[in-house]
Amino acid sequence: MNKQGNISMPVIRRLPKYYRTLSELLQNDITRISSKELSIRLGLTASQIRQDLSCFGGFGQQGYGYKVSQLKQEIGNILGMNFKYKTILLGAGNLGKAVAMYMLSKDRSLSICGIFDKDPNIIGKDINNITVSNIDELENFCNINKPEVAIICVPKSNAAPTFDRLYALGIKNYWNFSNYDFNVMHDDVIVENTHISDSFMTLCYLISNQKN
Amino acid sequence: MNKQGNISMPVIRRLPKYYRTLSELLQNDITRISSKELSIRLGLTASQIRQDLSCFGGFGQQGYGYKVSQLKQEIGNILGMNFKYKTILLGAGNLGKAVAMYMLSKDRSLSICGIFDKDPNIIGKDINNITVSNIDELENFCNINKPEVAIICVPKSNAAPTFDRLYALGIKNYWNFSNYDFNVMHDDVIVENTHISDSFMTLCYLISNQKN
DNA sequence: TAGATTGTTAATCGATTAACAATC
DNA sequence: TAGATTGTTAATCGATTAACAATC
Repeated sequence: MNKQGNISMPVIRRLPKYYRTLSELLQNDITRISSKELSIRLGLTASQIRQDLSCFGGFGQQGYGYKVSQLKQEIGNILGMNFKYKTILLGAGNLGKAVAMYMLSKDRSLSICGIFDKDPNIIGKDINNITVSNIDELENFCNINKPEVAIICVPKSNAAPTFDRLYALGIKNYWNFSNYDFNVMHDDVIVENTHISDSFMTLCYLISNQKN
Repeated sequence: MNKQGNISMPVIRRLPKYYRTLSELLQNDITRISSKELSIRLGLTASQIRQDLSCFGGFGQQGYGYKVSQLKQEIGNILGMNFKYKTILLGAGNLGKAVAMYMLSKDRSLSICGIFDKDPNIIGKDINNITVSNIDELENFCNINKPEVAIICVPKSNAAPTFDRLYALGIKNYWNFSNYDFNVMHDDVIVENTHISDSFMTLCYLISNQKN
């Protein structure tokens, strides 16, 4: 049972933290938790947690709280962690390798079927049993394998043409690490930006403006 | 002239994107921009942009717009991009290397003075002229060099003890890539979290819940 | 039953949008 | 001067918090 549809962006952005926290609780064999206890671990208010959880249909029990494993599974379902999406990765530098290792390390929803780079020193190398292909083979590969998601780890200077090629190939879902903003120009596209430089600037702000 | 103080978190989170966009405009020799034009590039409303910019004192000119270079510089100042903070990096795997290369590639506010790892295969290697030290030397190094910021690129399993050591050494500013939540337990600390797994989960949500 | 804690409704708070006088 | 565009105030919208009846 899922009310959905009315899930707001702030709630969505909190879901991963719920999921991570519930996983940790489970690892510590905590089977039951109240909104009050969860609020302490998440740094939110108990009220907000009940509000959040109720928007996809309330799996708590009055006087008892929430079953950790059930809640984790429900949130996992909502997040779509159980689907499998064929994914390619562009740019196999340090960041690309880090992301590839992360995605390949467990049974993730984005399963990487191809890795591409243009650097001859990197092409042909193996990353967790996947051989890095020449970017020239991108069109051919995509026409055959029809990937649904692309992870962009190329340098910013190379991001725009990379996006354009992928978009022309019909790919509409992107995880973008390149510090280049693609989503502004297309509204039929899903782009999750992980702009490391934005985090960096925010940190600078927080440090230099802290009240001390 | 700076009103400051009344800058809300949503505004702060938007500042890096302003900064990036203004940099790009400058590179394209665009010297002048109106809130209307900026709004298109940023995916915000013109009204919001004027509202945002006015909260640190309005550097626009009626009938003209904003001077790109001036605005960029002002936002850079607000972000604290001109300070220099002594920084150490913990964990020199792929992600750590990527972050180190990023920080060392230009003249950034976080200047890395030490990199630490516990893997004997990594210790002693050079990353952009900085030799990776044994994590055992952390206490000694910090007592001498007094770094102000730590970047956490260790695996999640090792994050908690790493944070504890750094906190004991008096470090209060963190850039955390480890998927472990540290800030919940201390309120005298600044932690900017870049949880790659959270981005990943959000992307999964967006893909599996898109209306198509 | 009594105590605890949910789900939900109402109240508050804050952020975004709209509108417009000021002015370059 | 006329046109453009700001900075700011007021109106709207949405998100968070508080409160409490329902109920396990």
